[in-house]
Parts: sequence; structure tokens; C-alpha cells
Amino acid sequence: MSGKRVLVAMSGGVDSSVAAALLHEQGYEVIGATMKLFCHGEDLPDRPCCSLDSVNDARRVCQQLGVPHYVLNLESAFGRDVVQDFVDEYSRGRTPIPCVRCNTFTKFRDLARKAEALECDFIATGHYARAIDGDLYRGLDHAKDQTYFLWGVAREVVGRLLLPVGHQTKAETRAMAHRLGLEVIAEKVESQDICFVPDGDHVKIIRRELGDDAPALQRGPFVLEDGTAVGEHDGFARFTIGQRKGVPGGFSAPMFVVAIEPTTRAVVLGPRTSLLGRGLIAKGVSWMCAAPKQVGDRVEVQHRHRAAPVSAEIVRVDGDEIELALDAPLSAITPGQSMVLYDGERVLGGGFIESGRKEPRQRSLPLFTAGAASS
RNA sequence: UCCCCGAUCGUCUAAUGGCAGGACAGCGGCCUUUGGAGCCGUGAAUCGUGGUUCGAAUCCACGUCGGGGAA
Repeated sequence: MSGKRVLVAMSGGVDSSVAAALLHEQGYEVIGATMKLFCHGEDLPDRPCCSLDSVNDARRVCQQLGVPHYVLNLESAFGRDVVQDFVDEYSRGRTPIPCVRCNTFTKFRDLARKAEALECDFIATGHYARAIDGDLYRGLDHAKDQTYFLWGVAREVVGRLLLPVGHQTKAETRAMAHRLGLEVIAEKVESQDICFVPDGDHVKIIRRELGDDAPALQRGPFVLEDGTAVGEHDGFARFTIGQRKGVPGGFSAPMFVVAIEPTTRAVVLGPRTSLLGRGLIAKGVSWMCAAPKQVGDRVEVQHRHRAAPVSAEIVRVDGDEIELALDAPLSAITPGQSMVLYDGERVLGGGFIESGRKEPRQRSLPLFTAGAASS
């Protein structure tokens, strides 16, 4: 019996419910908290409002465990930190990653403050990741690993983080839900899509926030890399780098979005090979490891969810901006998305991709080059 | 007004008298706590009307539409 108090973020889903139940079973003093982050209002006539179902599911689990349950209203902060950024990024021709901002700001900053107010020793969630001795590691079940979305969590918070389900597989979590008597939520479907976009139509949110006449939603040209116009699109906010869906047909090979130019509203198309890059520049870099990495250090970088990491060398660090030279080319290095740095299983840190480069920049100019000597 | 060239899935195209095929887009599924990608599956066309022929996208006539040319 540890007697330590822990605030568990409970979404009403399987993972966080099992996390709460496990901690309760292990003797922690569990307090459940469900965050109210947004309100769909009349957008979702078939549901009450504001994911009440989730709140009720979480409350039911807490009742079953015999622990207190709070509902925290974080709508305004979430709207500012996540939703507003989401539409701003799209309007700049970039592709936002709201789940990272939600974790960084809402779940592990705002919620962490609530935990302090409630005099909790720990904060817990149902993420598939492992917090060990102040460092964050990939979830044991690599297929469900969620560290890609967690790089922005402050190291100070990682130190008092409990992630019970990160040490097991999803199948084990479901089995455990049954064993713990959480039948209601044991077989709930996986959450997917952006939580605050009800029907997967993110354009609807942009329209609601920016209006119908937002440039990102206006018609614009599809152009090839040489500038040839090949059609029109209904708004560059509908596209992201590497996207194939929605680009015009009629080419001998699949064509992908290789660039978005907000000033001309052009969506640039090119073949698969045009997506490859050997350099990556990121901003807003945050280090999770004890000692930030330096120029010349080697890391592994993951540039999108479920992509295999590639090894790279840090070639430049300017404040919170970093540049990497990649050992192997990455496809579709997309401004706005996350790049996460790893040392094997351990998360070193991450940042928001600013741009990619075709060729890597060298750390320093070599004193002699073979090319100069031979010509 | 005349002459020439052309017209095939949504798009680009293949089949020159013998089962209209492919690519891309679309749609469905799998995958996925962002957006995408990927994988599997699937619907979709011979400009019209006649004629020749055992058989027409293909040859012929007329028409329609598009491009070019002509006092």
C-alpha cells in the first residue's frame, strides 16, 4: 500500500479506465478526472453535447472503483492552445498536429496544475508509453506506441508520470478490462480522427473559425513542379504534403502533393521521388532528456506517426531550432508535423517540422574535398 | 461556305476488322488517438444515326462537337 495520490486523466475509453483500475489495485489513492475540451453544439444533433457519453463512462468506472471523479472544464484553454493553432497552421499552408499540442499543453500542463492543486503525487494517463526514472520510453507494444505524440511533455512532468498500460499490449489491456469487470468499456472501438472534429471533416472547423472566404478554402491552381497548371482545387487546406487523394488523374504515375504555396494558393504536384529529402529543419524543439543534444550528436528521428525512424546527425542548433542531416532519405517531410528524436527506445525530445531539404547540409566544411583536388 | 485533322471510363491513353486493356482519380475495406501514406477489393468508356461485314472503337455515309486552314 503506497498511499500515494494520483490524478488519472480518464477519457472514458479502455486504456485510461484500465490505467485507473490498475493503479487503484496497486494501492494508489486514485482520483479520476475527465477533461471537457470542446463543445460541438448543434454540429452533432445525434449526441447530447460535449462528449457527455465519455464523461458518463468515466464516471461509471470511478463509481465502480469507489474513487472520486471530477470533470474539468478546459474548453477555453484547449480552444486557444489547440483549436486556434490548428486553423492557423492550415491557413499558413502547413499541416497541424493537434494531438501533440493537446498533450503538451492541455493534458500534461493544465491537467498537471490541477493535480498539484489536488495535492497529487502523480499524474497518470492511458498512453502507450513508459515513464522510467524521469525518462520517457516507447510503449512496450510498439504497434501501439504513442511517444510520437508525447515529445512536448515537460521533463519535470515525466518525473511524476504513471503510464500503467504502456508496459503491456493492447490485447492485454482489453483482457484486463474484462478481468477488472469493466465490461461496458472493454470493447469500445478505438478513438480515431481528431477529437474536436466530429465527422472527420476538418475543413468544417476551419470554415467555422475563419469564415467561408478564408484564403485556405478558396479555389486555387494545381501546378506541376515546372509551373504548368493542371487543374483547380477547392482550397489548399484540404491538402498536405505527400497526399495523393484528391489530386487530378491522367498521369502515367501516381502524383503527390509536394508543396503548398499559400501566397498563390497553389498546390504543387510531383512524382513520388520528389517527396524525398535528406535534410530536416525543426523549430519549437523541446528536450525531454536530461542533457540537450548538441551539434555532431547522432540521433534517430521519426518524422511522422508510425514511420520507421532513421538515423541522423545534428548539424545545427540555434536556440529552439535544429537541423538534421539524415542518413537515409525520408518521404514527405511536412511543415507543421512533429519530428521526434530517439535513442533506441528512449525519447530525447522533438519539435515541429519547419521544412525539409533535398540534400543534407554538412556540419562543417571539409578542409579538402576530393572534387576540388581532382578537377 | 468549303477543306483538313480529331473525338475511347471522371482524366490520360491502349487496342487498325476478332472478348474494349492499363494508369491516375473515385468508391469500399484493412491499418491509424493528427493530417496523410501503404495494402486489399471494386464500379466506370468506344460522340450520334444509318450502312458494309459472320463479326466494327477500327471501314463507308450523314450529323454533332472541338482544333486548324481557305477570298
